[in-house]
Amino acid sequence: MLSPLPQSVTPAPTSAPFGFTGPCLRHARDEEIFGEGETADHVYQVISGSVRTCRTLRDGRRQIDEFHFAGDYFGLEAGDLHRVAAEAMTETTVRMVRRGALSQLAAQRPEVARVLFRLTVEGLQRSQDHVLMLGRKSARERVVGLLVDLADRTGGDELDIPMSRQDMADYLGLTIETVSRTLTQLQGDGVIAIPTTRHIVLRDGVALRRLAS
Amino acid sequence: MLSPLPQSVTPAPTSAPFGFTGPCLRHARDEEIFGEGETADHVYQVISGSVRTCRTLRDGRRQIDEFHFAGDYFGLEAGDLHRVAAEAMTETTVRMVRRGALSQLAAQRPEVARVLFRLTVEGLQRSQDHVLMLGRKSARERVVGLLVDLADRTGGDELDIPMSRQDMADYLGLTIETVSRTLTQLQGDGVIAIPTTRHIVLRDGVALRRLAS
DNA sequence: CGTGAGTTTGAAGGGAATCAAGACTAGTGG
DNA sequence: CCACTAGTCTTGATTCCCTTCAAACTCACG
Repeated sequence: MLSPLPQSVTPAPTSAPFGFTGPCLRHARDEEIFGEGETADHVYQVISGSVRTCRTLRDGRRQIDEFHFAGDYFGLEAGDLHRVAAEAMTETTVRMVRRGALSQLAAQRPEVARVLFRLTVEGLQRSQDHVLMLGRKSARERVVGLLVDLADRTGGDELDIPMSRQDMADYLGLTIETVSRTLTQLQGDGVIAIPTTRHIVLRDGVALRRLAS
Repeated sequence: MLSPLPQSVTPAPTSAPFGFTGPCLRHARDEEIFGEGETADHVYQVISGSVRTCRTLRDGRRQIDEFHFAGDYFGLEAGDLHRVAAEAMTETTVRMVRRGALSQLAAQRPEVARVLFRLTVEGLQRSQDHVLMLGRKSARERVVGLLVDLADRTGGDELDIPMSRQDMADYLGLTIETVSRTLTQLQGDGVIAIPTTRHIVLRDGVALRRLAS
């Protein structure tokens, strides 16, 4: 995975939902935003594009924790270090918020603290959904689950998939071959269409939601 | 899974770390503390004993999210409903804290809000560890991972396992047979000893921590 | 001492991984 | 514009780890 330097910096802080402020950085596809084990002195929010946060074992096995899209925030840690790495999946703009500034803001404005807390609890619940999926669901259920989740988050049945098959596999705890085969099967069953690799159409949302278990 | 009524209530609120107060309830083994889908108007803290939080699919597949021991809190939700069920694994005492009271306390005392926030972020990180384990680790790595985690949390290499093999399996995303076989193998390798079913001794912490990947 | 839930062990089967080509696709340069 | 190429994705054949099915064992408890 290549990790060139960030392309550009917007020096002027821009405002944001919940009053987060900070400079915006542009990242190219597959560029690292921060690495596993780096000091965590910023929290990030996706302005546009898409980000994956992941962890890699010494032998190279990789697990993607979460996909982040516009509005989502990521990079918050309990300790001093980032326990996950973050990489742009597409051309992406993120806002960086200093951790100190954020906790100060949260201390001054209770509604900011509340929003931050709620976002974190929601992240925990998403992670619990992920655990259920990885622990107890079949390959087919996992793939369908991801498609339905993407549809729910983008609000449409026409998905422009920002991630590669490898990303999907590493999120779902499967191999790239199994993801590919499963998608082909789903297309054969008529519940999805795959006009191009990065474009998937959910043709039967009801059936899919049933298949996701 | 039986769910008899709670055994007894301590009416007088008792104090607790972080200033949480509320009545304490005693629960028998396998008793339900709250169910999936019930309204979430309390947050809980384990005083003594051990609790599992889990989710069950319609067809009966079960995934345990987390094991909770003395001091741990659980049951916090972003929405109105409990998305997981909580059950006592052993004779257990829990403190119930009204959700409204807790958020009020957090609003008044910033240090309470901070502690609550940190605990939630830590829970998120534990869930992320769980995701990595379920997505990318072998049966052996998972079982060892659980044993090491239990040792780290209880601070000793002599484990009094509060959960059944089924609980371990449902936490690890495996079957009870695989858990049992794996434990037997680990004993055969000399890295653990199993004097009784509910008592496991870690004989080689270094080797085990290596095996956990 | 019988009884039954929980656990262990064995044998067979299956779902996903691995190994291995082949087919696309996007980007490159002639 | 179109080969050329590298990377990504798909498809096929085989393998293997874990599950499933089945039975024996253990131990707490009446």
